[in-house]
Amino acid sequence: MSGKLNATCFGCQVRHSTEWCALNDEELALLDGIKIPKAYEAGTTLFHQGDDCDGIYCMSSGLVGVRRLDAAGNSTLVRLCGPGETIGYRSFLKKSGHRSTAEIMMPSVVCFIRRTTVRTLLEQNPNLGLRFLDHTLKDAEEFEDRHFESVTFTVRSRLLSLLMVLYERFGQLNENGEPVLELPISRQDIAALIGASPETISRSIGAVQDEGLAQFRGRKVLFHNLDAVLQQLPAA
Amino acid sequence: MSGKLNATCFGCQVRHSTEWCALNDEELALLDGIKIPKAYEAGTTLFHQGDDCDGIYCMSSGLVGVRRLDAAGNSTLVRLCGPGETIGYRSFLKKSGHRSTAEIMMPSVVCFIRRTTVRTLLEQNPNLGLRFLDHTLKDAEEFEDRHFESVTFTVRSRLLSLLMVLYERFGQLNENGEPVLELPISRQDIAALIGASPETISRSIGAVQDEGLAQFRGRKVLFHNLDAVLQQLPAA
DNA sequence: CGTCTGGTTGATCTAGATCAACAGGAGTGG
DNA sequence: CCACTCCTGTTGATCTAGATCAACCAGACG
Repeated sequence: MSGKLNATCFGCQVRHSTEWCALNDEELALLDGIKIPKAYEAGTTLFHQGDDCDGIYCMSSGLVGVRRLDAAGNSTLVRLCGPGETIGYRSFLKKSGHRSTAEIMMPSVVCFIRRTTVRTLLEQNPNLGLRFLDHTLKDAEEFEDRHFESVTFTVRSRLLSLLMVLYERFGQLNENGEPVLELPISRQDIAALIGASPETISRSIGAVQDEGLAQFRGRKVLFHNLDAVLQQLPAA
Repeated sequence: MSGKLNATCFGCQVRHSTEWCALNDEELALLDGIKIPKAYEAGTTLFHQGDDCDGIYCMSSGLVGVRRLDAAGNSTLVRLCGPGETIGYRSFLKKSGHRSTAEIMMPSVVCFIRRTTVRTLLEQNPNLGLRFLDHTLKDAEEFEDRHFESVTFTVRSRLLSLLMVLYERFGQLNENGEPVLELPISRQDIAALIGASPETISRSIGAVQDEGLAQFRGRKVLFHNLDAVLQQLPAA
């Protein structure tokens, strides 16, 4: 229930990184009047795998995790979405049900935009469609790359790579000017995201720590040598 | 240099499964006059990874393999494209260079459509854009699924799965009415496609054979029990 | 207090990679 | 015709990353 809830799209900090930057003022006003912003607590969900897609979600702040159920029924985290990202747009475009579950990972403000609204905007402004196309292309590439990586790279590499991605989004400098990262997700989720067992992640973290690259205490990570980590990353 | 080379888009057998089915007769006539059909020998390439994207390719017949170079410089087969499939459209849409190399795997007839032509058609007919969007969405999903599979499934499962995909496209019934498949690619390529070493593939094939599911002689595969194979496939 | 959940650690197991030798064509050249 | 190399595939022996199983620990929470 933060003040952000009352903010308009015009004032939205993250708008310029979203699809909606294709809209003109008039269209933005329409969107602004009709969008449904809402604050969510951690642990709640936006939608479930299999649900009909009634519209799309646009993240203003916070973090949501996208999970998918495998055949055996265990859900695994497949991706994270932060501020400025649009969620559920592929199901919307495909006019199909959601292929995954979107779960709030930390307190978040998310705007919901009804299916009909999006459709209207799409008809009015072809540029918006192009933005969505761009986004889809990026997604396809990302999955293509990740597929490639998961066969080629070792767990350790993927772990370091994930840490860097998270650092970009959540990293800070502490009072001593050292780079620190407060992990937003559990080790189990890290394991799922990387495609490894929790035990292996635990050991892998231990190894990274032993090498002096970083220090892990609970969910706090202190990097002793960020450059060294970056150098160890595969070309990608 | 088959007769197909002179055929028009109107007579194209595979048109209905391509993006171009969105075109009306007038647009199709334009495309027909300006497209550049060509017959390729096996071993030649349509374009190389890193090349600028001058247009897109539409397969009329044959088979092309899409290969990608990893950091170490070895190229691995990442997908196969058959009749009716459009190649290189994502690089075109992204206005970026090609991310992979397209190599002719068997004698093929492929039509080339210049960038400018596609752009003109896209401007004339928004439905065409939607088709491309659809295709991209499908691609994204496919990669998403494959990523999922490659972590979850065993090499054997993936091999059987690939065999079934190939059977759908190249399978036939022999004189005894038994299902047979002439493999269009080498074992090494099978290995790359599945993400395993050639040796493992060889052994895996041996195992499948020992179980009596199929018989391999060179590139010929004789299925003794197609249903049994299908039953062993993971849910996907 | 007990109970639960998330995490760590140790012991063991296994799918698959890697290394190495070898066998069957398919040319190619004498 | 044989000898040579080159290429693809098979097979065997060995190695290893990571999974699995199991015990255990530390907070959180009733």
